[in-house]
Amino acid sequence: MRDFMEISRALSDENRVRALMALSDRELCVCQIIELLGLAPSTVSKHMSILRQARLVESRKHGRWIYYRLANDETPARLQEAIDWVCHSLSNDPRILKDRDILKVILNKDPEELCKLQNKS
Amino acid sequence: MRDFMEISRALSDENRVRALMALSDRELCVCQIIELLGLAPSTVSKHMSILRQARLVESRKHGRWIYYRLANDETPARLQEAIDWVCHSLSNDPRILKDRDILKVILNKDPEELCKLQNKS
DNA sequence: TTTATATTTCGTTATCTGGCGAATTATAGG
DNA sequence: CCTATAATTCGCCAGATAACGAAATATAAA
Repeated sequence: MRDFMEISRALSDENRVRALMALSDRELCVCQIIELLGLAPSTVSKHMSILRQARLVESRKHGRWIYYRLANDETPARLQEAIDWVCHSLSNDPRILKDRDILKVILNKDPEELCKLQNKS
Repeated sequence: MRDFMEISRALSDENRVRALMALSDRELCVCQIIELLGLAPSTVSKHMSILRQARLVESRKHGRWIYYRLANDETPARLQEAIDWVCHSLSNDPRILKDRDILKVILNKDPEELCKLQNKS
């Protein structure tokens, strides 16, 4: 029950769901997720840690950057079922489609420049 | 997105999930759900209205009693997928199994007696 | 070693949520 | 009608949560 509630609570926030959907195609650096959601770095960090705690996403460190990706195929069936439900429900959602467009722009930018701008403000 | 968030928020509370799972085999009167969860009638009523708003459950009125049941088979595929995820994840959960036992006892009681007791306290 | 910087952790604040009891609504039965 | 009662709605309070900025951490580069 605890595991289940951790997942459902993680999915009960729109910004976390948007972050999760953004990861469905590729891994993303934290600064790219920050840019997408338009939230403070500390806020996004908290959101990602909640998603990681629920095991919906995994992270890897590369230098100063941390990349997040969807939980891989070795995850329990229940978890995969949850991820599938989210993806099936929202793959054609207007907000998610818009996020995809925004992501295209973000992915064309230099990650280092993104981070610097975020640090300033 | 709004529909999805309504569902995921509805599933983010343990008592609502327990109520939902209790309905997986049969419809239940509100007073029986109150008895199972051990919460105030007003609290349970609110929980059930949140589940109904998310279309996870439906209700029918019979005299003074209101019966809740799981959303039927005509529901959208996404909704059914959510319900399946919940059921698959929790069908063997200790808390849910215990609820099943408690339900057996509750179902043997006279619903009218249940309600009267709940009104007194 | 010192500085720059990407991310997280911490502390605070405003808002949301779950809980209850009281009041309200709607129906059954006298 | 009038009363009893099953359920909901309302108003309130305590605790949870999401947001931020500042401080801390960790790594790269100078």
